[in-house]
Amino acid sequence: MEKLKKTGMKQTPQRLAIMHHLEGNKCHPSAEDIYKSISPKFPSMSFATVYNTLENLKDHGLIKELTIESGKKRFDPDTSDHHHLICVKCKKIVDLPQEIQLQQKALTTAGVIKGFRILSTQINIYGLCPECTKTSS
Amino acid sequence: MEKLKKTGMKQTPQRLAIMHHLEGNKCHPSAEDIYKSISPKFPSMSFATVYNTLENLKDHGLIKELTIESGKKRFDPDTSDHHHLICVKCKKIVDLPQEIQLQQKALTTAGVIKGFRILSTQINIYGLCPECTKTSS
DNA sequence: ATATTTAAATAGAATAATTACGATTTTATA
DNA sequence: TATAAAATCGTAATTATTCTATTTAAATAT
Repeated sequence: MEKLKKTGMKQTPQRLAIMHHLEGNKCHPSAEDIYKSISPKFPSMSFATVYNTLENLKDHGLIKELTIESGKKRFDPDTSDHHHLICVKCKKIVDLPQEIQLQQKALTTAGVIKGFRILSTQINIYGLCPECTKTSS
Repeated sequence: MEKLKKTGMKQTPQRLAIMHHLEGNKCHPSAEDIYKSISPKFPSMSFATVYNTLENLKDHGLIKELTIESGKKRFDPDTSDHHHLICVKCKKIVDLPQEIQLQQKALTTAGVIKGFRILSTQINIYGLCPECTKTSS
């Protein structure tokens, strides 16, 4: 948990609470989710603090920002190389097994063809989760 | 162009203008981009009409909505199966060659493991475009 | 332990993108 | 040309996020 120290970030109660909430969290919460779940303990905490903290954690590589639904940022404490399944009905987001990847050849091709310096890749697979598949006739 | 008829959507001047603007457009424009480029010809056109139209076109499968930067929707008239390279510096979005795809095996695995019914896949590759690679020391 | 420095937190306003809504107008069709 | 359904307009409301000025607290040096 005290990865904060390594990054040189100050250890504040709000930050610790936010990190603690994220740690091991598989729900890919939004800023609002985080705010709601933490503000009872920190009634004075501002929304701006949540955004600031998330931005800082992201800049220091402790979390990832997901771009899954336009209109809302989501955050993932799992910084390992993995991707996501999104249920278009219930909006649930679950991790994909790590073996789901782009063909390496393809990526290289992209690099060569476009002259792009690739920094990261995000794969979103949209569909219906098992539960929603059942309930949608 | 008159794909509209097939969908049963009414042919209004605003819609035709929006469709015409999108046709063959490789810029992946946002609602605002579209509004700005069309409003000179339709000074009375409302922003709501742009959103309504884009939503309708999407529902009828004539365009795709891209989820690339959180906070802003972008639209793509190319509904074929393809993905995108995004320059994190200048925000340019370019199409990836179609051969960039997920391993089929991987997708099947996802379907089996998670019981998901897969509807669509979006791959975003983030990086620096050739120009921005040069100018960032 | 205390003072100093500096980064972080706060509140609130501002902005941006999108959605909602009721009144009016237009389109397609009979 | 009358009619009904759908689209448009203008505005208000909402949602997510960012900004700014000020206060507060953490880390560090004394």
